[in-house]
Amino acid sequence: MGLNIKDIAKLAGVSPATVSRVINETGNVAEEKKQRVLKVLKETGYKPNALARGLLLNKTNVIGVIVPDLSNINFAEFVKGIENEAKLNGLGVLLTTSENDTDSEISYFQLFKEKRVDGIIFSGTIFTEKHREELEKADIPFIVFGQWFEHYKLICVNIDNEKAAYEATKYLISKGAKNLSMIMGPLWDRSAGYDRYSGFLKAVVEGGISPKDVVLEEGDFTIKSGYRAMKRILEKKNVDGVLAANDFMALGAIKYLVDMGMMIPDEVQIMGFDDNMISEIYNPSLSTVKINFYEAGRICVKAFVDRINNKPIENNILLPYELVIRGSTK
Amino acid sequence: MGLNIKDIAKLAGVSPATVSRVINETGNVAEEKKQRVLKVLKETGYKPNALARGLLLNKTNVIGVIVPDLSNINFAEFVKGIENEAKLNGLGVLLTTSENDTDSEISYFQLFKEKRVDGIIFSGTIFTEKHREELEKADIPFIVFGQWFEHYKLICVNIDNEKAAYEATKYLISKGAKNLSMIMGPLWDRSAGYDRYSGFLKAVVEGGISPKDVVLEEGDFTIKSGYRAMKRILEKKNVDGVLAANDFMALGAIKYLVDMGMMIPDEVQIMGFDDNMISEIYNPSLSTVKINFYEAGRICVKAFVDRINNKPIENNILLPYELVIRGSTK
DNA sequence: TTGTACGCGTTATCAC
DNA sequence: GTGATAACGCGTACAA
Repeated sequence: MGLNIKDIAKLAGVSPATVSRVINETGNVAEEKKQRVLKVLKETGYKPNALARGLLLNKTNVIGVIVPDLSNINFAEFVKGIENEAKLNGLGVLLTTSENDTDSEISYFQLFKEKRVDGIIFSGTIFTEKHREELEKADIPFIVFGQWFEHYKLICVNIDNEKAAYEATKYLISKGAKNLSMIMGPLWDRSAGYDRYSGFLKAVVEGGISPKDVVLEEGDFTIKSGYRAMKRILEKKNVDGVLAANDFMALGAIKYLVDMGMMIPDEVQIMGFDDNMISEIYNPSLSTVKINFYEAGRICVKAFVDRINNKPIENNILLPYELVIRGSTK
Repeated sequence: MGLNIKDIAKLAGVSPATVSRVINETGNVAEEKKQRVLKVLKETGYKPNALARGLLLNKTNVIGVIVPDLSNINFAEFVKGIENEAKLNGLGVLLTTSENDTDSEISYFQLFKEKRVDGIIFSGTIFTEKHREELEKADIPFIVFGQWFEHYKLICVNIDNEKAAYEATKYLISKGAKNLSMIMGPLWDRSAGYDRYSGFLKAVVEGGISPKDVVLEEGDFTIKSGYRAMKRILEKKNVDGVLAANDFMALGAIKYLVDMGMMIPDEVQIMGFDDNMISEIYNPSLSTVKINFYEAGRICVKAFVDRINNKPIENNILLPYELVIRGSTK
């Protein structure tokens, strides 16, 4: 094992340079020699050493990816989108998962730097000053998914969360919901926390409802926290419309409502965010704001490819979304 | 940007060799010089170029992973397990998805060879002669998950599918099921197809039931195919016990039974394979054979690590499983 | 059109 | 304990 370009050259009776030219289709090579080389290439199954090539060209054709957790189907879809688009562009994917732990994320930046990846796609709930510093030092094209962050060399890919939450809330109101409540995410999470809350409030005010009359409870994006938040809400007020900052919390809320014997959507309408596989098949099925994570992954890779090809590119890329109406709303 | 070991050496007033010794903690270095180097290392945020290192040492600390599809939560969990265990061992994960397409899989072997990964973890439904050839050529430690394949240099990690199906069927019989049927996978899939079918049949015979009296239908592991298979089964006979070769087909079957107004588990008991997240929360919840995919991923990496450390290691590694009894059986 | 020689950044080896 | 040097495999400038 372990043939190198010199071995191939010897076998084909040419110089290593010629073999290289044949492989990379650069420069002219006499047809006859070319065929000889191609024959040897096929027979030996020779593959150039990407390490040596990367060392020389300062380019690895690999992108580093950081996601919080693959157990979450959304991120799994996201990675799938990245992987498929990467394949189309001849890129490899070096995958890491962070559990949203900042220290892990930073250590992955280091790893990616060592491995000399050509770019990094980052998805996490928070982007700190520490992240920014590392990014500054690393000098690697950097794509952030799911957060907005102002930085001249950062590309952000995200949906307009405020607008989406606004529209979802509007929908609830249009279907007769009068006593509204929201199960929010933590507000330090600007996109899924603050922006969605902000859009909710905007629609509330526009609907002629006083912000004092809405019930707000906070969860941590898990099913359990949604269940408990719904409990706290009902203890305060008999609401008839609930917006949850993600589907898991919405599903937890539904479970509590069902446990309490409430009718959905007749007594309470509920709407989530993201569109999980579970949301579709749950009983009742969940109305939600659908974000296409698969497409998001592809768009991130495309943005990266455009970037390294010096194509003009927006620093903030807006992702499409859509309201999906199912059984949990009228 | 782009400091190299020589730059560090100059800044610290030592030779590159000494810097290398400090970084890798190999050989003795005078304490004073060591501190000087560490200081510069910290200040500059220097990270050694893994390409150069890999080129020299012929070792990349990266494992290549091939899975069919990340949309399937099982494989997402599997990859998560791989990733977490890889992290513990200082390994990177180069991830690819194949959609079970043999040509894709082969092309990933090539990719991994170019990238000089230290090992490959492969999960796919089929392992052909073509795979074997490539494997033979590549000479890279190779772990196969979910299939048995006899080859002296192959490590296989899998559950005993026949035994598991046997036990699941026994359970159905013990709970009073008399008219049994199975929604099988394709039989060319030896593990999830043939072996599970074989275990089912063994339990049937042992239960004193004639194989002629059981109804067999085949699906392709999707929810839809399970739905349709259940329809065909009921058209043939009023069964009261169903084993499906995976959870998705079992869920499809349940959906059909519910649509037909059948009572589960009173009229029909049903059991699946794998244990999806959905199986737990579906209504009724699904009894199933639980395979811990996360743990399976970790075990694959451990097997790889043991292998390259020349520890004695089984070529066939048996994974644990357990019967999880929920609402779809008595 | 083709071949020789150098350099990418690192570590192991060998002198000192 | 330390530094100079060779070598890993490749692409390319330059010479032929």
